[in-house]
Amino acid sequence: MSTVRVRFAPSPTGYLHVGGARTALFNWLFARHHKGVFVLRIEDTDLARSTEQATQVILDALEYLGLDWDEGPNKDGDYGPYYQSQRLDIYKEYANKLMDLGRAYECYCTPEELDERRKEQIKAGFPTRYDQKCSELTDEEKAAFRAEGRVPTVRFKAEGDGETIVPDLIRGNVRFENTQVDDFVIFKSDGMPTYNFAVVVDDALMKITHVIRGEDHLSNTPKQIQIYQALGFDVPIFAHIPMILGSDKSLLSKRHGATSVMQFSEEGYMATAMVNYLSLLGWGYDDSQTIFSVPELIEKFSLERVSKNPAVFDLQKLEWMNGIYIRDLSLEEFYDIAVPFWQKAGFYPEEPNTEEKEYALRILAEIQNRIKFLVDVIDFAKYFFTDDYEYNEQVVESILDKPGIEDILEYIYDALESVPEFTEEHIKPLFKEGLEKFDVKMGGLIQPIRVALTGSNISPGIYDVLELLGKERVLDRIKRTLILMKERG
RNA sequence: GCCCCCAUCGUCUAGCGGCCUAGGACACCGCCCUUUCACGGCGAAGGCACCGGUUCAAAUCCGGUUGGGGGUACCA
Repeated sequence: MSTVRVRFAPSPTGYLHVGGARTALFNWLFARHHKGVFVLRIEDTDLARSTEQATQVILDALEYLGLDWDEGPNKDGDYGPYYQSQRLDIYKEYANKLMDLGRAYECYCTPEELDERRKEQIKAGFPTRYDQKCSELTDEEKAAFRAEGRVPTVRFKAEGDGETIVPDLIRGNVRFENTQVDDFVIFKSDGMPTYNFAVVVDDALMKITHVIRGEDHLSNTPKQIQIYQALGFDVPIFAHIPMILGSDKSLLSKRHGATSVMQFSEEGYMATAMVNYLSLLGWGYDDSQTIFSVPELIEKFSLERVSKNPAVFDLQKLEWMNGIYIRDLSLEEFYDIAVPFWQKAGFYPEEPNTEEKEYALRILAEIQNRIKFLVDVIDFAKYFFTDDYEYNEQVVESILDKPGIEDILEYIYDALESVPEFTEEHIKPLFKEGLEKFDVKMGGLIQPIRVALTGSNISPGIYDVLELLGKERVLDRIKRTLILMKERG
């Protein structure tokens, strides 16, 4: 069998959203699994909405996910160019060919006229289709329309009767009555081809063997198949993958919160988690496995196991998975990820020395299974690096603003000041004494210290915090907290 | 309006006629661990949309109903 060639063909009208990313992923996995070729093609024929900037954003997102393409932007291949806007001559050539074959004709109807006739069809209960008003125009009639200032579109002359069958790897043979397929526009009056035409010419010329795309394209596929056939192209194998929905089961959109892949990146999701989660949206391997490495996905992915029904995007599961991947990081890997966040936040040196790195690694070991998102490395580590951290007001109120807390802190201060070695081994006995002295439970003693040292009621184990911070900073912070409490009254 | 697709716990899914008193994961609830927050461990609850067929036997096959999604553009 010949080499598998698949493509991802986004239109650069915004960011790369979750649905597009999943489509790209499935194509990429399929290509890598079959040692085939993954083509990236930019469908920028919508002049009004496409931007160069959006193209770059999409490339960035694919890069973040690790989905590299073999042919496409910045990666020349034998079937370029890979921007549709640079392939106009090609589309014109094939449109002309269709006209020569009698399978396409100029249409001078205006959008307004078409709209009106369409409404009448709906009212009468007929399928909405072009009435072929312009299909037999004489040269004189065309000239007359042009004299009126009308600019024609080009329409494909669709099959009159019979049916068109879409062979789909996921859904089987899907049949469409040809009466449902009308003479649709293949060239707009602005000189650009329409999607349904350009996609066929490109997929055919780029020798795409498998078209893997969202189910929203299924209904348009008979149109495309008719063009393949009219032009004598081989029809590729189709695989329409299920849609991704929001929690209310409507199509996933901005209404449902973050849907941009890069936004997830900024919020601290790991690309590996993202890829793993996305792979499970409409695909599953067996009844027990949910965590897959990328090589594993490549090995195990198959279109046969893609499900037919739409999948709801479950943020909670993604979050859980992100945690799995964060905890799976080696300390060195975790360090490499955390440092840029810390540097950006301004409390970690640009060129840390060995000692500083050792210290950082100890902190990371403590926070690794506590954070949910990568950005959390900032808040969870900040007080280990700087005295300039916030006291959480609510926490201060509920823990420090209570009678007797000052006495406890003063006792702890004295106790810690006298401790010979600042380690859990030596500190613990002193705390035990405090328990009896103040008749409190461990929490009653430790929580006030925690707040004094971190500004928060959430932190690693208190002995770890004490050892990490060291005697001097611990005493300073307790003293500082006592002053703060006096000010508050 | 017309056409197409889909239908197993709240969510993602396993199941491709008997192994199913339907399995796993997330979420939820309870318990354990515990100085907080997490991590971790254990356990509970929760589903084959409905109605007809076919069959000795149906979550699995067929038809219908209902529900959801998509398409129907000079968007892609």
